[in-house]
Amino acid sequence: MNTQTRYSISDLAREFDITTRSIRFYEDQGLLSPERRGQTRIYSRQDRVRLKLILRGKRLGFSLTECGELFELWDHSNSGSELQLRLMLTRITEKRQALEQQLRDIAMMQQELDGAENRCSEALNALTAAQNAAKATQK
Amino acid sequence: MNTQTRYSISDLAREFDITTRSIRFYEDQGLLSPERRGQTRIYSRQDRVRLKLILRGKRLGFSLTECGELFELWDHSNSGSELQLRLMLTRITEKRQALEQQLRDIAMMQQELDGAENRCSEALNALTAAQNAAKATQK
DNA sequence: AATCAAGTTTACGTGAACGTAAACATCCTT
DNA sequence: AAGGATGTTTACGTTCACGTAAACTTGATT
Repeated sequence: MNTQTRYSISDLAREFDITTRSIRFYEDQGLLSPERRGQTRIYSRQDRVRLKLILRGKRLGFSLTECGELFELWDHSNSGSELQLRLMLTRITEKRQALEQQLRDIAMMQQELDGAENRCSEALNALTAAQNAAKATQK
Repeated sequence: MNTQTRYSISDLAREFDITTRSIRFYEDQGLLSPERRGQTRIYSRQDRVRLKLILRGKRLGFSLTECGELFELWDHSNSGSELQLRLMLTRITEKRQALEQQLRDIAMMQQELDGAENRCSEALNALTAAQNAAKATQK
């Protein structure tokens, strides 16, 4: 079971296949704030989730700053003044629209890949057909 | 109708809301190769499509080098040796898997946004409810 | 006690993707 | 012909996201 509750920096580095340098850098940027036992950083399950979110954001081409904005949305979404909350809702909508644009982009790129794949395997068929023909004549 | 067949560099810059510097930079990186009339660059419809693909790739977090790889897939997908073609098919598969990962990432992030939005509007409801209660007591 | 792995801070280096500025050529208009 | 819009090359500057190296502390192991 996933009963682990605390992680060292190299635990996380290993699990997500990144360097400890990166993890400390994310902390520098204010995206993580693990506990300290003396000098040593100790990461909670929440920290681990944050890290996972950071990496997911990066895979989607978001900058670290944008990831931080998403955390703000997440963290303060049940507090704040009415104006704050309204502002947050519009920002959530913006992010959502960006994601929908990405979905469209992915769909189109998948079509391009389909096209390339088809032409590719057709060319391959043509080649092997030619080879078979050559073999047949050789006999 | 979209009958235009040639574009200046600033035509494209305006249309896609990027600088001419970027367009020339993409050319430096081998992603574009427009005709020349003397010194001046003239972009065809194909060039325009390429540019559109570059920007789409960028929105998906691909580097310019990766965009270039995708163009290779597209351009040479109907020529080359058998080995070349097989290699290309595996690379197409790789790209497709990357896109599928992105789809999963987007789905999860949309869920997070849903959660944030819900908590956000609940907090907002609580606030306005409190305000109404205050008004009522004031009467 | 010694050493060794794992962690730390500090600081400079790096590649990608442009921005910005200078100095110049071309063409069109007035 | 003088100016302005649009284009060009060349080259140095900048931001982001780390990499790399040095010099140090701390805790566990032999």
